[in-house]
Amino acid sequence: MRTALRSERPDSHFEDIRGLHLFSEMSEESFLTLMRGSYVQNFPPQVELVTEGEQSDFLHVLVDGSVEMLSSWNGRETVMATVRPISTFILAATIRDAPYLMSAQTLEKSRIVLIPSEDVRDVFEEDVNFARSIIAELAQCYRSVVKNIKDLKLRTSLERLANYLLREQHRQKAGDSFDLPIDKRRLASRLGMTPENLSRAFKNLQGYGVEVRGGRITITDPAELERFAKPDPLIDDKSA
Amino acid sequence: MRTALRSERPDSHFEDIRGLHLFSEMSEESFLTLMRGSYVQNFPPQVELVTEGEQSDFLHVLVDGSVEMLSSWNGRETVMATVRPISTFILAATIRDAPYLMSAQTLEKSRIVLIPSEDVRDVFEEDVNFARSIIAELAQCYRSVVKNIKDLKLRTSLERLANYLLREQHRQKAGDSFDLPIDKRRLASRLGMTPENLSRAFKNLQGYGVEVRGGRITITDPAELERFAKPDPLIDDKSA
DNA sequence: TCTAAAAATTGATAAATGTCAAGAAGAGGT
DNA sequence: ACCTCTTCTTGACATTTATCAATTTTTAGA
Repeated sequence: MRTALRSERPDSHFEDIRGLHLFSEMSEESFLTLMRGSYVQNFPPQVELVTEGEQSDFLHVLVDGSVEMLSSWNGRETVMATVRPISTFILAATIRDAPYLMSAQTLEKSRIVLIPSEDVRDVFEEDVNFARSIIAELAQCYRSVVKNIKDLKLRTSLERLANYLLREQHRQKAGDSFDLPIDKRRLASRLGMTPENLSRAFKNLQGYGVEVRGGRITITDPAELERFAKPDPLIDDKSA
Repeated sequence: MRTALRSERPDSHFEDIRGLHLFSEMSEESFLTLMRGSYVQNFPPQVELVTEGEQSDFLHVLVDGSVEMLSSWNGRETVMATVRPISTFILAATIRDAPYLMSAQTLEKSRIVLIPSEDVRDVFEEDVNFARSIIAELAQCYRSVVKNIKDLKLRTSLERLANYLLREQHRQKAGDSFDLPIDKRRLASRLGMTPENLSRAFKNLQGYGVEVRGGRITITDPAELERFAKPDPLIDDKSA
């Protein structure tokens, strides 16, 4: 059996990665230092890239595909986030040189750039602009998880779903209709509920102008849905 | 009526603040720049220091007293965290120059050092060591809220309370007995439950070796409590 | 010490959410 | 198209959590 993992020198992805906020402000020299030490791997779906509790050796950059972040405790498991290209994950563990708080698993065939954690730490000592970008990125990540907590603690599961749909519509720049980007089982876990309850929640949202047909969502009455969901930039704006 | 707020030049607190990880590694010059621009204020209890949604003008350092971080949505409110001396709060908003995601309110009479957000941003551009400390601090904060999410999503309220008690015992370096550091109403909100439920949860924990007498907790059977709570460093270790 | 206010507890009940089991719908492979 | 496997849905039921109202306890002033 041939190994499923193929390693190659990064090159064509340089520009994509350079385009990320995290890497766009640093000097060309620092960037090349990082890239020289890094390597690209292609992974099939359903591969565990990172295991909760293990030591952080690489900063991961998802160039193509999709990756799910999971956490578990006492036999229970929950979806913490879904990562889409192009973005990094497990930056905080890399920086603190601490164990991962989440596992990462490919959902689809994915291409990932691995940058040795030590290189990241070395480079930001040298390059103030990179340090500044890391600061901005971490502050953003922090704010994003705080919003997640507010979503969980202040809203019912039905309200979380309603707001998720509005966010997703906005993120996809969709009109009335769009497809759920992940299956409902994972979405349920992401939103902190069971698949059965998600099913029922979708049904309940029919009363607020939402139509569901498989993974296809149609928001027939946006005003009504917003009235119910009461989206709030301090919870739902993923940028600010 | 005399104003309740007294402003003064900071001095005696310099050393305390300098002792924080965030400020201990920077150059003396940078530190003095920050301190020169800052000022100290004393606040009575129950004062709102920071309002959710407003722009971030100052990095706050709590020198004495205690402060509660709150968030609200749609008429509901939840306790996000309690801040104790000596530590900073709202670092991420300061850095992103973004609106606060939480309000902050004094619980007791508190002494707080206010450092203009702009000074913080200016100084970390100049002082790599300070930038590095900010990175470490933000990464730590990020990991801490991720743990909070895991606690919320993976555990029942009874399990959250049990683990909270173990953490608190450890934090206070207490023996079998210790006092709850906040009242039960706030603790309930902090743990994502109602006061009524917290009351019942305490009762339930009697079955696992916990005795409650007012705000005084006695863990009569630590082994039994741990067996039930199943504390996990990836959720409960506030340092790693 | 007494009193008034706030906090905590309790019981009854309701609502939200989870579990289990069964069936329906959908996706992928041949 | 057919089969198989997985996901999704549905109903019945259990558990967890919240709400409401009443009472007790505690706290803080006067």
